[in-house]
Amino acid sequence: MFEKYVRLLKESQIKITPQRLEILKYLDEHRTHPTVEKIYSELKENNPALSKTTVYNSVDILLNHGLIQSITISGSELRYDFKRGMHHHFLCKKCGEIIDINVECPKLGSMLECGHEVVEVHGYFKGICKKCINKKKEKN
Amino acid sequence: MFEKYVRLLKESQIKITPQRLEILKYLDEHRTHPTVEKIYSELKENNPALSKTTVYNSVDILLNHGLIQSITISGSELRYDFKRGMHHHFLCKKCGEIIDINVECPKLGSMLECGHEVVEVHGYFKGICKKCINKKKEKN
DNA sequence: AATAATTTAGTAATTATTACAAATGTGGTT
DNA sequence: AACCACATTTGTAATAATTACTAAATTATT
Repeated sequence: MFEKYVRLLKESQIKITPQRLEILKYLDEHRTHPTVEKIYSELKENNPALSKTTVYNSVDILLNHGLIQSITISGSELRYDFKRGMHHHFLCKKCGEIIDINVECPKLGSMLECGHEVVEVHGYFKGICKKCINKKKEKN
Repeated sequence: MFEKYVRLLKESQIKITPQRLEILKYLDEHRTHPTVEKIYSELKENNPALSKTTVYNSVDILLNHGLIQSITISGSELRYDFKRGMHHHFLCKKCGEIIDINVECPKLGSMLECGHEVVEVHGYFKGICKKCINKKKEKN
């Protein structure tokens, strides 16, 4: 059930707690780029004692050890995403959904040679998503 | 002095007010990606009556008309940037500075053909900037 | 099982942003 | 130039997201 996450935490030398396991598992199984609020309210259902502070603390430590990444696309709040291969994000301004975009930029290498030490790369696109475009068409 | 900004506001059919002119001018002349707080405290020096709400309102309307863009790279607060050719941003995790990165991704066109209607494109890089790397070297 | 250090929960404090209403300023008209 | 309808500015209050802090509980180790 949790072996995968126990292993990930051990590899990163992070102390194992049920809360961290649940949060990491939640992010792995829900690639919806949730906010702290969302993670908190979802996990609180099975663990009513859960504290929001714990969610903040946990995502912080998972983030610092590179097990998850933070997404700043929406401006008003941070969102989190289980770390896997590089991908970008599209924010629909109509429905608010954040959709994964899988592309690789061939120029990326040269971008990285700017003299700065680049650790993170984020591509954010914004506009109207496919679904919302189709909804609009149906109405007409 | 303000002709350029008067023209820009007129073209966008935004009502001209001294506050909007000052804010637009400030963003044009200070490409430092300032926060609302920064814009407010800087402009308050010459206009003590300035209200922070006005800065929020003004950047909102300038944003909605495409005269400026918002940057969500730092997560905790929105930053603003006078609109010009496309460029990306690098956030130094040490000194917090946000540096412009001028690159064009040749794959961008194909990225845009994902079925979604793409309106905005943002590239965010994070790491340690040139200056901070050199500072570290000097210490050793 | 005992221990030392870390983490959790819960509340309070802080920061960024939005909501609101009265006072003022804008652009167009006479 | 004065008038007017409407939009904007101020200033304060409210909300939302995050951080600070401390006692109680839990973790990994002895």
